Amino acid sequence: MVNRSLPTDAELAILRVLWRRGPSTVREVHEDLKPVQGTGYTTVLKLMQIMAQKGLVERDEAGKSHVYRATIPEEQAQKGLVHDLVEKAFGGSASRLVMRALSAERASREELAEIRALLDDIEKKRSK
Amino acid sequence: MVNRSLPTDAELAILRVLWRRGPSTVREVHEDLKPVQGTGYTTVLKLMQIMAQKGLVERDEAGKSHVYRATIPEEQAQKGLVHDLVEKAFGGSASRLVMRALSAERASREELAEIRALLDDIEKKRSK
DNA sequence: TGACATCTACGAAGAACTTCGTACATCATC
DNA sequence: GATGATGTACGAAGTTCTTCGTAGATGTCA
Repeated sequence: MVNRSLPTDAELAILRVLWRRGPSTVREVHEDLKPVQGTGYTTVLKLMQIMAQKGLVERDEAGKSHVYRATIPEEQAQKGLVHDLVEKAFGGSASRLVMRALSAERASREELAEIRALLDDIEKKRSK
Repeated sequence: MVNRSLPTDAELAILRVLWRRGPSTVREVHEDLKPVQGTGYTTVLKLMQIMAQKGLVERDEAGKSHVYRATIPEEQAQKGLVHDLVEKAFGGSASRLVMRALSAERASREELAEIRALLDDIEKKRSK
């Protein structure tokens, strides 16, 4: 069964650190987040404990400092968040979200080319 | 100044009704939402009152039943929501969101063609 | 060993969101 | 003008999310 519940904002910020750094201690996550979030150490600790309960992260309790790792890959979480937004704000149409994103946010020439390549890929697969 | 605060989920559901129907009474919105949301009449009323306070909707109090209309266009709200998600989950890269959406959600051949046309458009404007 | 640093556990508070019950106003109509 | 239908106003409760303070365990090292 797929994890249906989406991470909250604060949880997502922590997950992003874990995805980038790999398995990390609370201190490491806090050090990473502090400059931007300005949030306290025990706040991060508490959040990560809750995330462990929810199954968003797993922890290794071997050492003195527990080491946490994300249980879902970044890709899967992004998929869930995108799907949620598509349903809530775009009436289920992913293409409308894509068009809104493309016309509202800046993308470099290289990124546009990458998107084109992906479109090619999708259509090629579909025509097989 | 742009309205920086994003609508909540319940607010967004109401806004979607107003965008689709145009200016509407609480009863009309409730009738529209009831089959799906199953929420009570006074709940919708309260939400719409709060939304009026926040400036998400405006109301005409002329008749017995007040008539509400969305103050921001659908496009602008979608833009804000997409931007928010891009920042929170895609490190600010809209193209990554686009690619994730394209590879995770189904799009018809026509939709893909539409997206291609939009890409053409963007690149044409940029090369001018 | 004692003092200090570092860590986890946990309760609790505050904010935002959602929900609904109740009270009261207004209007039609019999 | 009494009654029932329909409306708004508003307080309050339940939930979730976020935050932090405090307590207590454990490790370090002079």
